Amino acid sequence: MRSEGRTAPTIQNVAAAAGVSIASVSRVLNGLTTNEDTIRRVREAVAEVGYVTNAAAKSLKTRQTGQIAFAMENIGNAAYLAMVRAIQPVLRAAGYRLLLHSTNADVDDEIEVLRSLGQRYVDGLVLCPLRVTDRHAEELRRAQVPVVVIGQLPDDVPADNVRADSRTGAGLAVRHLVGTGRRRIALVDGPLDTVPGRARYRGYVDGLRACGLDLDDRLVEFTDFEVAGGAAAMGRVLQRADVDAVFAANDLMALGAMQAVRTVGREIPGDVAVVGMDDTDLAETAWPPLTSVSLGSHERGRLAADLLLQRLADGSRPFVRTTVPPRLQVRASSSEGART
Amino acid sequence: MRSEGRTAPTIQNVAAAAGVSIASVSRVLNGLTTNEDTIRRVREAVAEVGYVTNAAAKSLKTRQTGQIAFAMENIGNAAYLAMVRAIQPVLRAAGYRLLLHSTNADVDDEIEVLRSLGQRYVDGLVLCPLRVTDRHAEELRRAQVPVVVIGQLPDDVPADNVRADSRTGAGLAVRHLVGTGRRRIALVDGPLDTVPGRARYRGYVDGLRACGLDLDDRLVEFTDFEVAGGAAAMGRVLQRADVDAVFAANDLMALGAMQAVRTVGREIPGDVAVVGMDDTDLAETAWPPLTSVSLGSHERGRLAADLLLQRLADGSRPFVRTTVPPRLQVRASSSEGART
DNA sequence: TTGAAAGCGCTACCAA
DNA sequence: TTGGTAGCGCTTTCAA
Repeated sequence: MRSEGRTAPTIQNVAAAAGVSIASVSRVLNGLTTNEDTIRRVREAVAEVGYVTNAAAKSLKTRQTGQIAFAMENIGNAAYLAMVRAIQPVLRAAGYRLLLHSTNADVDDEIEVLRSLGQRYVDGLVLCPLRVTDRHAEELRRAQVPVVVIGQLPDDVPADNVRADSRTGAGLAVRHLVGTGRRRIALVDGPLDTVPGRARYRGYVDGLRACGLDLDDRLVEFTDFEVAGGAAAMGRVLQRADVDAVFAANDLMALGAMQAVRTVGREIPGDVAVVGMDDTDLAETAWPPLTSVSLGSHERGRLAADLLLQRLADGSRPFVRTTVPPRLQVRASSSEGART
Repeated sequence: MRSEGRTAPTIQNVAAAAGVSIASVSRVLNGLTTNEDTIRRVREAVAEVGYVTNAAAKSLKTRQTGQIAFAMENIGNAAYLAMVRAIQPVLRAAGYRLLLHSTNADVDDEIEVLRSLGQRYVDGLVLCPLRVTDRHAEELRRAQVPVVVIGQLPDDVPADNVRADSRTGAGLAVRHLVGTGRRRIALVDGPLDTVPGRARYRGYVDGLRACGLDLDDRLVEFTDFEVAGGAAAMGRVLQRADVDAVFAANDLMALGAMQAVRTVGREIPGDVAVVGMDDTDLAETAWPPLTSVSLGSHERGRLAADLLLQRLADGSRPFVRTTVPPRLQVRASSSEGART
């Protein structure tokens, strides 16, 4: 803006107004030892000309931006929201500003972010990829700032890594449902070619097997991790099979599944029990409140932020891999007597 | 990262590897007319040394970043999510990357963002302030990049402005409730010292008056625009007064209010009708689906993005102010016969 | 304590 | 078409 004319005041203008050198202005601005009088004059000059530091120039020199980015695939997924809530205060306390970027599950965009955002717009990056391609690995290797990946990462990629164990988590869900008397348990999963989609499918199969149940393909649907997709997928399952429970691979799809169950006039949890995953805010506010497998989103976010700060402080520390265990949060959507 | 040693390759390294001048490298990188052979050699050299542009240096020169920021008060509010979904594709099509920042309703942080983020980290800013203080106005005046404000803005502030009309919207909610037979309508509002909080309170009063109803202070509670706050506030109202409906000033608080209603064993909408505001995804997935006043979040986001792009193209265009009208979206939470 | 000046990596002007 | 080079605004030596 500032249509034509009126260019931004620089440190030169401040120096001129204060009658000191630009070096002195810089020192005052950065809180280095200076004469009281100089400090006062510089401060006045800053206010007078309306000076504000040029971030590009500063970071070109200092190689720091004071910013960290968190890139996720879909900002509408409350699981990421929990991470943001955990990451932000940690980074903020350390003096960093958190910038968010939603890639809309676009791999190219994710790579773009790795390349260019990690290229001096920010001091570090927390990345939540849905799948890790060779290009991800390549960019990760040549990234110029520390990157912490929340998700599965190949062993040879030089980055700190925080993992969930959604396979075990999916197993927990199935066992819980079987344990409360359900036998025909549907699965509404995300795409099989994403890391979480695949892991949850496996966990579902593990769970059935552990309970002595057979896998029935007609009870399984893959869709896109969204509410509408979950509703459509569950609708298809209900049309072709008799079910008494559904495990949805995230809370969004679980909400969709609940809609689908109601659409065919069946009750939750009386006729069909529903279990989601991620244990987001949505689970608590759903009606009936949704049983959900917590994958420790908040905890993973906090860990990621801690790891990033540590690496920012010491770039030579060995790379860390941590896994946060899942935990089942039982609510009314899966307990027989819970209807009010 | 890149622990010790190994500094980022620069344009110099590429030039050396390609056996050309840095000027030629720059030209190839920016797609300016160049010899075929030079182009090839530079491309190879880029790949060889693993070069990636230093964004700080580039934008120091060009005064452009290719980035735009959207700053909101709470990323957990789905109303902002709708805006993001509208803004992102517009900016993306124009070649900009969208960066999000959640200020957590912290005025200082908001000012900080205006000052420094708008100070060469991004080419433009879309800001959603909960309240506009003198400091906001001051920073807006001296901002070095175009800012579009979604929300109420004083007339003398030089920025494009997209507004909702939540006062009228709140009135719509009240009329709808009265029109469907409700008479003791509670209000669960946000803080009275925020622009939306105040506007919605006024609209509520307008609505009651227009329907010939008296304002009863015992039916009104102010809280924080969050689910838990909404639940607590509604709990207080239910304890001291008899109500047959509640208008909550956003969907989050409406969800909380629904919880509170159920906690005291009353039914929705049979005993108590509930109307929210913002018409977010939550309204649709709630049970029963939540009647909500749409404030045109998506539309406002799209308009803001358009205005920003226009100003980026022509800084001298006069400042624009647009208002998006509210619209009532009726769902089961407020219609008598809707229980399934 | 202060000022002069080098230089971060890049673009764009000018001359060849 | 190409290379040399000034300079974007800042920080940080080095001398004074």
